[in-house]
Amino acid sequence: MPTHYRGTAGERRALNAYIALLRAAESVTSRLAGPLGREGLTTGQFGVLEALLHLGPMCQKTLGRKLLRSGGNITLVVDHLEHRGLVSRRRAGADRRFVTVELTEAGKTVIRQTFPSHAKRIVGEMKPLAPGEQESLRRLCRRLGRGGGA
Amino acid sequence: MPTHYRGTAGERRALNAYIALLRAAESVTSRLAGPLGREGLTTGQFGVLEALLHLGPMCQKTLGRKLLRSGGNITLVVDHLEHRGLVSRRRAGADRRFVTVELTEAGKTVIRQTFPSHAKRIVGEMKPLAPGEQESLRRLCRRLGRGGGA
DNA sequence: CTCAAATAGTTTAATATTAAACCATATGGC
DNA sequence: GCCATATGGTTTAATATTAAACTATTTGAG
Repeated sequence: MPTHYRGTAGERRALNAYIALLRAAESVTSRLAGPLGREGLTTGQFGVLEALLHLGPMCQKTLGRKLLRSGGNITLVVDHLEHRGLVSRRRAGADRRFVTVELTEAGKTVIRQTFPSHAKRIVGEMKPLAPGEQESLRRLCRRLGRGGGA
Repeated sequence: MPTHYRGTAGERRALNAYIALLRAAESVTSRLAGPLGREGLTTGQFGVLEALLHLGPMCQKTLGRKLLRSGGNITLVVDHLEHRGLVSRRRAGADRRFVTVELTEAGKTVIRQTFPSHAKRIVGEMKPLAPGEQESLRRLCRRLGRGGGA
């Protein structure tokens, strides 16, 4: 659904690129969320578990930064995961402000079971693009993610 | 934040492209949401108003399809907009199931005031990419948005 | 040493987001 | 004409998402 805005060519180009970016991200994520939900995880919960699996235990602040989520949201998502016994929290260092989050054994089991099939689905979602195109997409998106805003 | 998953090269490529896509979409949207919020609109509300401005009145089902949102969510967002007097709803056709949503005069005023500055911000966010690159991004994303899932 | 400023996390309030259940309306095979 | 099925919208329940306010802890200038 491209924009119907009648601005300059440059404006329309930027708007159309932005809209296409959003729609791609939203529709792919939406398609991936269904199977994930049937395994009992929301997209956000999966993101937390995956970060902890691959990057190791970390404080909530770091989690929020890596996942681009607010502090309040991390607290809530980690609350739920903790309730399910998938992660644990503790104030592990000398600085008592920091709460370190790490996977429990149950959490490791769940994410190790879930991740491979999720990865396969992502591969499938990227199939419309050839390898070089996937690379191009990645490079273009990384430049946007850094923050434009002239 | 690329994946630390040790799968095949193809898997890592797909995962990294997907992650970059998500991060770009989320970070740009997040940066745009701030100024929009200060004008009193959420991203979702803006989407509805903009669609109605450029595409004309339409039923909620159509709104949901164009904006990639669920029926329940459209009901809620439109509820709030209606409460603020920015849109109106009526069962306009012979089929009494359909609710047509359209901008009120107040709604037109708001979106006409808000849209140009928002468009400018989007242009700014796309600045890291040259015109041709914006085109490439749009083409790549459109192919993903259609639904892969091999 | 004191205390203003900074920082991590939590709470609060408002809105968003979905799937599923529910209700009203329309459709079309029998 | 009857009724099972389909469809648009609403409601329900659960979770997500944010900014701002709040609490506790840390830092570093004076």
